[in-house]
Amino acid sequence: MLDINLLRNDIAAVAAGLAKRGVVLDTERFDALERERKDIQTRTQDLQARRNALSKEIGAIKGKGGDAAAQLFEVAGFGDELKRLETELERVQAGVRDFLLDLPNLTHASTPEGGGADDNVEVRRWGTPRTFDFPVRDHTDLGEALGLLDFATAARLSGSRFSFLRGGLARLHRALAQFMLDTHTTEHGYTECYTPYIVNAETLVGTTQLPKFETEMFSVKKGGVEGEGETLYLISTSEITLTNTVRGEILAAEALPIRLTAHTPCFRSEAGSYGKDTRGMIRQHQFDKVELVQIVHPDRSYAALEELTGHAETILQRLEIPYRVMALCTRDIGFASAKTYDLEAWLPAQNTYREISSCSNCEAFQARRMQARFRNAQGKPELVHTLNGSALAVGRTLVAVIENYQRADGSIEVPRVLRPYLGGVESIGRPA
RNA sequence: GGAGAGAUGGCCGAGUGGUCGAAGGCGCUUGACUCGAAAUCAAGUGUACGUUUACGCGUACCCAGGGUUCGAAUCCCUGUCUCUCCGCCA
Repeated sequence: MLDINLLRNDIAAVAAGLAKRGVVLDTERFDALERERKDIQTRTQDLQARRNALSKEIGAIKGKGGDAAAQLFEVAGFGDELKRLETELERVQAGVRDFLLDLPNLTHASTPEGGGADDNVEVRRWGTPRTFDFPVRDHTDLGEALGLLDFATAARLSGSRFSFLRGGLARLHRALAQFMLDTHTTEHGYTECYTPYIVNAETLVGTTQLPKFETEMFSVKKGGVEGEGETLYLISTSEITLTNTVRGEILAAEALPIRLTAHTPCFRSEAGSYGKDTRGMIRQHQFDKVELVQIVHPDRSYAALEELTGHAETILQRLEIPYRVMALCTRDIGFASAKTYDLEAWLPAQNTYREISSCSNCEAFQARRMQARFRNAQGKPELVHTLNGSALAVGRTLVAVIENYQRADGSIEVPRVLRPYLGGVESIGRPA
């Protein structure tokens, strides 16, 4: 959520900032909402003040055994009007809030301007794609030939966009997640967390999945509950649960930075993406991800973004998978983010780099929705900055490993850093 | 799933219809005392919003949401969470 004072004081600047995203700010509507809010709020508060004063008088008079008929008469005179105004005020304040909840974050000055994914800027590249002396196969071919990746079974169980892993690939998948977690906790200073996978609506408002992106979410209801129970949602990323740990908190300055990581499944309905990446494990309704979240002092958030991105890069480097770092442009960047780096891993079968991680600085955008603050040097509550990044998406990392480490015979070499997690196994072939 | 007890400021805890944003204590901040520290004494110490050049003033908030009332931390209803006992369960 943007700072409402920014819109009040310099709405032209906000409009210009949002225009870089291709978002048109309805300044007239905002002004109208604010005028109405201000008018109703002052009138309501004046009447409340009068009522409170009269009630105090009534109390004092009755305490002495006097007659407060005059005061009671005056209160009765505007009681209905006050009730009406209070209801109106609630409505118009909700209107202002809804308006704000609908606006994306302003992008940082260093975020490149652009009209779409083609305008994302490559920041750096690591590694050299391997050359193959045999025809390259994609992970679907390789995995199904090994009998370890089974989309048919997944479809029977659940439908399209799910996968079923067996044997060596299931184990490799687990090894990847563990390797990532171990690296972040022992080398990068993150605290490992185990979090709920099902959350309430308020939590999703904090990290901006609601109200605007409900169609991306899977929702559930408790069984055995008569009538309409509260709707709960499956997390689409553990950014949700990790970041919301500080919702409503006023943290001590010394508590910052907070660095959290978790390995969780993520559930996305991906509405609107029909037809994209229908083959393979790239785009699934359910996938695992190791997430990094940092809650930091506002002065430190851009330094933290570089560090966090580096933490994600470390994983790809240790796995020896070539990748590039992209600075997302203003039209491609996420709703809550001011600046985002995507990590794209090399996929030989697609002969291109594909997104495997997204690292964002949301500045105070999520913190304002969550009312997550710390005590600054003046002792006053101030909004924290929040960052998050995948490090990495486990399913896509598995895809990258399968494709980059494939051999002519269809077996998969196990990356060196993962071998300890697989009991020293050096390759995954067709089970005997 | 059954029975009961709770939820008040950073923490403990008082408050069952009126001058209560909330006693008292602890903690914290500042000042006094001291060479310094401790102890002691004094003052201060929530958040959001509105309004104001400013000092300030006003409104809301005592788990959440409704209700009763001129007036609710206090009474009523619903929900959430916590604790105790029983049952069930991975």
